[in-house]
Amino acid sequence: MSTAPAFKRLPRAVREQQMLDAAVKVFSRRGFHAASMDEIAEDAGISKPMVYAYLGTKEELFVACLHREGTRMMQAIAGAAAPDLPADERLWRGLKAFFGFVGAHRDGWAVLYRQARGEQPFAGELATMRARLVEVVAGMLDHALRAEGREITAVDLEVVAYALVGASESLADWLADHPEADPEKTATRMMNVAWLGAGQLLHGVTWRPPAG
Amino acid sequence: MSTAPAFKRLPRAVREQQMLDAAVKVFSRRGFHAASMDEIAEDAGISKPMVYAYLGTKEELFVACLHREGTRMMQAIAGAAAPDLPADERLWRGLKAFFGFVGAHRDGWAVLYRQARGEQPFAGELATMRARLVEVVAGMLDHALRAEGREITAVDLEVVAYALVGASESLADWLADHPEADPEKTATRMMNVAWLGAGQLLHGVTWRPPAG
DNA sequence: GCGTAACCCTACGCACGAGTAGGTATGCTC
DNA sequence: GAGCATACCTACTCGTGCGTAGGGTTACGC
Repeated sequence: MSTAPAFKRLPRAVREQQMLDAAVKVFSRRGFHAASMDEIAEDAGISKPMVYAYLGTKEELFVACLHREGTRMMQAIAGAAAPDLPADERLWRGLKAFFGFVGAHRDGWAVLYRQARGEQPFAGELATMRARLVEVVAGMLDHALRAEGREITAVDLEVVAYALVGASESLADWLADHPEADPEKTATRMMNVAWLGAGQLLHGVTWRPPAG
Repeated sequence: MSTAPAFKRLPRAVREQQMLDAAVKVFSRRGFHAASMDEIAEDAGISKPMVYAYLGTKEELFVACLHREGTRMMQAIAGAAAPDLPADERLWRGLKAFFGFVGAHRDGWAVLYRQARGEQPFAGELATMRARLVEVVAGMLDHALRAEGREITAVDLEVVAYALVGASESLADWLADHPEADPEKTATRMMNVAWLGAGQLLHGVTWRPPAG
């Protein structure tokens, strides 16, 4: 007869999720480097070696966080923007889903994301995700273009898509820093800038630099 | 007669610039945390205590880098976008100056900038700079609006400005990662998205979410 | 009921890098 | 050429936090 342990033995899958929850929380609050594995372990209600046993080193743990949250976000967007809708409708729904997700995870995703931009080890992971987003947006624009019998070079298409994704990311940052702001209203504003701009381009209106 | 020292005695102002040059280089390559003061000192051709004596702690050094580079950038933009020009001309010149600057400092500014977004201690410094930019852009749009006898809420104005600045920042990131890309061409593309979009808004065209 | 695998812990080693103590050489002023 | 400020160095201290060694306990199959 030993004293009843204060902790519960839980299956691996459950603990892993708890650890990831804790890691997202701590990484967000402190930043990648200032976060300590001890704090993450404590927050998860577990001891440090368990974290190493299940999720590996600190870097691997961070990538795991990024991956889980990123996948969730992509699913939220993909689920909202059905591919058979017209382009503007898809863009609108995608934006709404995106800002809705960020709004619901202000302290989680957005901050994790900011971290990842800086540290080289994670830039790749992030670039992959962004590339997927850009591809989706570019595909959307291209589809709308072809429907009008128009063409545009692949690079131009990519850059426009990149600008739109970038603008959205920045507004997401802004949203994360403004707890009082409404995600849907932010999405509307983004749609205004993005669609009216992209819409003009789609109709063949282009801006040209003044001569000289 | 002592052996001639390998180093030269230089006035403080000169050494400080050398140190900042080295710091920008090392911070960019390694990231804030992975960069060591030893490496920065070595790269500057000086010993560590000199860095501490002149520029202070690691954080202070980083802020000094950010400040110098940021000031240079703001000057480049301000010098290009004279306030008496029409709004579209100002925006175009500002964008050209901005992307020109980033293109000329690909490894310096852009990476430094990315670092600062993540680490809390520097977020403030960065936010200040961004706020100045947003203010300038918002003022530009507001001016153009009033010239047409139109009005818009301050928040909407700020968010649109924020989106434009954000999109530009993202394209700057893209530019930094694509050594072959042409800064002016990138500025043109940004102008297309920004101005056609903003231009529509300025003419009273707005996008509204579908009902339901 | 008994072996074995899965969970889980306490306690440490150890490297790394920020920041400092204390001292030396050089040039400038009068 | 004595005095003084400035430029500069070598060689440490010391905290912090990643990652691990080694061992205990509970559940589950058979």
